[in-house]
Amino acid sequence: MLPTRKKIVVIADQLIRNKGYNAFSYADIASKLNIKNAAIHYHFQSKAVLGKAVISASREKFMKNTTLWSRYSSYEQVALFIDMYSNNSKNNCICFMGALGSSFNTLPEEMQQELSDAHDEITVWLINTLKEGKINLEIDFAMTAEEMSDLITSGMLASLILDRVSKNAVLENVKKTLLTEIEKKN
Amino acid sequence: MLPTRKKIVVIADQLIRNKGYNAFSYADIASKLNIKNAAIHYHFQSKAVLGKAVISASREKFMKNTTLWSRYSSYEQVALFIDMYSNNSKNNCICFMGALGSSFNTLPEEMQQELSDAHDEITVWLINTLKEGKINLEIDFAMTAEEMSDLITSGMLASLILDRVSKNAVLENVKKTLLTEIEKKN
DNA sequence: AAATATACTTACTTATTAGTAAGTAAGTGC
DNA sequence: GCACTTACTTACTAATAAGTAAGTATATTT
Repeated sequence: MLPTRKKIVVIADQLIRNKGYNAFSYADIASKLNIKNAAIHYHFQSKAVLGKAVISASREKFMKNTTLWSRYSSYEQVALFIDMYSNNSKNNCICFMGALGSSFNTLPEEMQQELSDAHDEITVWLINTLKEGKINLEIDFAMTAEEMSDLITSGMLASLILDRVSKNAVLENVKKTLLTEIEKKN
Repeated sequence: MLPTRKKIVVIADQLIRNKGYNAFSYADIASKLNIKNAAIHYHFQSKAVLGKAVISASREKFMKNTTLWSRYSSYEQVALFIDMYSNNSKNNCICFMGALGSSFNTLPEEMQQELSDAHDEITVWLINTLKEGKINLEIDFAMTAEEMSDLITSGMLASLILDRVSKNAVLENVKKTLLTEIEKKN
């Protein structure tokens, strides 16, 4: 049983990734938790503060994950990273970067900054993991690690979106392709 | 000088791709055109009808483009397709598929259908162009045409989004990588 | 037992939203 | 010159948004 404050963040996160930041309201959260609108304002002064907390929670979860993954091979770490995206689609959600990034221009400044920081964090980790994998001969790819990182994050972000639009298995196709791209070819 | 009806579609299109469907209002359009709110309702019964018209206009533009491109080589056609995405970033816009797909669950049903149809249209064209290119030996890639198509559309959709979030040149990286992926290797 | 903090509810405000009904002014057809 | 259409405006409604001020019940501290 989570404290209300954390429950609010969890539900806001699901709403953002399901409907988008500009399509959910305090009323959506309140009704799901059987509390009143104003109770959310007790925990979060404004929607911007709540939005920032949602991004922060995602960052913390990502950092915990990467720590847990560190005992695996570089290839497996990247595969787990890709699986993290796939898991979103089970809850009919896209990733927070796609949900918030697509509305970037409408976000309050504090959320924009937190989102950019989150992107940096993810990118730094992925580039380092790819570089390490290449050095350890666990991974191979025919481009720079920066380019491979952008290809992976872009591919996964968008295929979650397109999987809702299309009847085709875009997510599966992209996932398979990206894993093949980093596989060792002998 | 466009008729008002077309001006409304053009401005709605820019607003959708800049702010998202749920973040723009009739007031935004009205103020830019120096007309009243209700004048938009004269041309479009509802926001859903306007939204659908915006997608239809994009579909028509795409079909016109592909017709114009047909005299070029397959490789050049795909390169022009990729450039079409890049051009969006000049107006601080993302592509309509990214802007609307990320809010897919909140869209009225008629818009969802039109968006899915648009995705089919784009995908069919791109798969065929890739297949033709492979047969004509103008293009080469190490996966199925369906997979390459999904990789290209996903990569371009997301890198437009991430270019706003990140200080890195995600769009340039992905664009370069994708073009390299379809280049003939000898 | 009194004071204080925590976690809310009740009741409200102000702003904005899509949408509508009725009216108008300028043209077009006959 | 009269009917009708086109392209609006004026003035409005009902719903929903985020946010606030004041009050309340329960637990904790002193």
